[in-house]
Amino acid sequence: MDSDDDIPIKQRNKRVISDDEDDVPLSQITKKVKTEEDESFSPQKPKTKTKKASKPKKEKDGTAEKVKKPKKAKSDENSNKSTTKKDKNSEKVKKEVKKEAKKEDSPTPTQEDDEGYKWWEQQDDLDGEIKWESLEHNGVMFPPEYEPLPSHVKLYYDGKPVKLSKEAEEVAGFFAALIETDHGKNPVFQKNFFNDFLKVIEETNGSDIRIVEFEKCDFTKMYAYFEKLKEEKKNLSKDEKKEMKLEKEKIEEPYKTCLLNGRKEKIGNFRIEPPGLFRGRGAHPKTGKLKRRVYPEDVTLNLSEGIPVPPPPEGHNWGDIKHDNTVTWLAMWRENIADSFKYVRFANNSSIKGLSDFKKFETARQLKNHIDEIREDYTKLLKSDLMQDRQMATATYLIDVFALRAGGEKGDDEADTVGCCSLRYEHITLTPPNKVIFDFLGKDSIRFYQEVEVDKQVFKNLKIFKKAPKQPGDDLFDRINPSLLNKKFQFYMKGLTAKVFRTYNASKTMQDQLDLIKNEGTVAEKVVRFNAANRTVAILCNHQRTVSKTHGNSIQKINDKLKELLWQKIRLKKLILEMEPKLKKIDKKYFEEIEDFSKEDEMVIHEKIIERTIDQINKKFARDNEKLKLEQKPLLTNKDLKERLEKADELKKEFKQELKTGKVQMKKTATVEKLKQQIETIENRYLTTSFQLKDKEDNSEVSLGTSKMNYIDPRLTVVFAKKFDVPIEKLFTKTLREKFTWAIESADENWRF
DNA sequence: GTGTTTACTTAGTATCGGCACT
DNA sequence: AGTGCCGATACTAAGTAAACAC
Repeated sequence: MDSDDDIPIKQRNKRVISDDEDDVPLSQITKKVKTEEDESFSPQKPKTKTKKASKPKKEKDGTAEKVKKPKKAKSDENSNKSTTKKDKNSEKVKKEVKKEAKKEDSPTPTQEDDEGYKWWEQQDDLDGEIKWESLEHNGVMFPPEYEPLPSHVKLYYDGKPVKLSKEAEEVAGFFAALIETDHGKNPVFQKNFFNDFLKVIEETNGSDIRIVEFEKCDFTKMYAYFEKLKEEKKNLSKDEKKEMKLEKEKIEEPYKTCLLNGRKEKIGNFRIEPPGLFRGRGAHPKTGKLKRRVYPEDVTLNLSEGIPVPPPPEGHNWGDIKHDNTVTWLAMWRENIADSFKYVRFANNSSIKGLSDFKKFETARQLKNHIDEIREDYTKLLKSDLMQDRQMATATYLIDVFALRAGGEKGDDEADTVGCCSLRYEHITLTPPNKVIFDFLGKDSIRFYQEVEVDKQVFKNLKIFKKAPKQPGDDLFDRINPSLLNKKFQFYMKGLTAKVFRTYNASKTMQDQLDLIKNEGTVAEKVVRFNAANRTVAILCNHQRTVSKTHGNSIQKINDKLKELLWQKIRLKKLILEMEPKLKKIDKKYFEEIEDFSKEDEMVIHEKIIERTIDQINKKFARDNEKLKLEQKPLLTNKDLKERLEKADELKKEFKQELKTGKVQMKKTATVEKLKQQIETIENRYLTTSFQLKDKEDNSEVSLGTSKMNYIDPRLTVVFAKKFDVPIEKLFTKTLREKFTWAIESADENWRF
């Protein structure tokens, strides 16, 4: 009960005192734990280390699986490619088989079919250190130089126009463009901007008036000018826009691709980030600071040795040239806000990114072979009498069960956000017997709020981690950090880190959800169900989005539409009763709902319809006149308009009558049969619409994209598409299809995560 | 261990562009 | 043909994690 060799921490709460009883066999555990000492948290058999560099494809679900022969590419994407491509496909299949036995050197890729290169069919795993054999590119694209504003557009200070140096003017412009946004209105943003603005003024001797107070700065003229520019741009003719686009493409062309191992591959962010004001997320202390312009001198290029270095922009030099083939970036520079690095990298559909993505999912997939043991272990260790082990076990539980991120430490100059290891006292609320409320800001300052029930022992532990003298501001997990956690994880499985749990649990959840879906209904219905499964995962990972400004509106609109459908239906039913009053008795139920619709509601709808009708007539009138004018024919007169509007008046009368009598005017051609038919159509539309509504509301603050892109093994989606006959285009956008081509072409419908 | 440096993934949002509506 | 909306894409911030320095 006293091994004080345990890490000392400021307080003496290191020993876990079971705050209460039933906790029993601490002593017992103690013994066990003792024997294993520091291995206490690792599996008995360190199976890991063994498998390693041994090249032979031993891991069956890894390499072996991925080589699965290419399915005859189904997506239209591929089908519209020339036949030559197909031939190559089948060729590759053959090659494959041979290779399976033992790799044979790949005959250097035939150039022009770069696009068709299928790394996932190759054996020569670019495993490990070396990321490329050869790398050629044309450098990076810089943002255009700053163009001073026309002389009549100025910043005003204390009511007077200010003459600014072009550097200072640029910075003022950055802010001016944002004055109507949340950033522009954020005091921290304003303050940081203003400080940097003053600095630039000082450095460039940039103002003819002494600028002291932010409040006296008037950016509205600049803002208005930018708005005007936007407007003008929008109003350009189609051809002009096209022209500009073409021009832009031409300039970008050389920077969009590179040669990787002799094959053409796309580059992702080939553009150097332009200067601007740093837009930090959440309460970021540095938000609004000036992000300075990057010059070639700041940029390091990375490419093969012995090839020509792309020429730097006129009058400049590259900062440095590297030939490091253990990294995947093509260019790099240092940014001035957090003094961190920025990289130019390959695009998502590149072989390098694809391979790494594939590996990520394979690692996550392997976790299924270890998860039981891991869970057993941490369940036991929740009761360890070593504080550190308890914390390890508890953290692992949270990461596994609630998909928390690792939670590395953060500085004062960053937004105050947390993950598992950095959770603090105030982030959880405990309510016996085992309820926990998590409430904290996670990555991107997205709120994580969950009321959950946890394992009894976890509850106890959290209580202990909060015990006095701990108080708000103190770390819950004061004996551990992500690095420690990850080191432990390595014992179970090579490559296992905290984030792998998120990937694993996300994909596992998706598979389980998909397994529940029955193969029935229309394609649209299946897609909706797929999205529902997707949503489960997104919720697990806490992927949120801010509800769009127009969301409330569009919900309202759909609701109105629903109401109107309902009204139409009831109206038709009334009509039926007009024709066959005795039906009311015979099919009571069918006509019951007629009573449900209140007069008030009816009136509202009547008004809306009339309004809409008038509106339509007016618009049509205007359009017709427009046309006549063009054709130089006599215009329609107000009298014509009045005539047309009579229709609306008639409608008005009709509705009024209806409202009064509760009866609907009969149409001559109607028959009960026809009406019933119409009612059914309306009912169907009602159903679909309300389905859409629900989907929309469910999705309003959940972001499905992030999990689809990063967490759900794409092969699950491919399997679903194949098994359920849903075109993959309905599930993956074009870019996702490109990113996940490896999955689309390698997973057959029996594939399991 | 702790702290720093580097490199890579994950994340929400601003903006673009195409399509369904008038 | 114009417009408004919405999904897709571009952008870059914000994480994780490994390697290295002390």
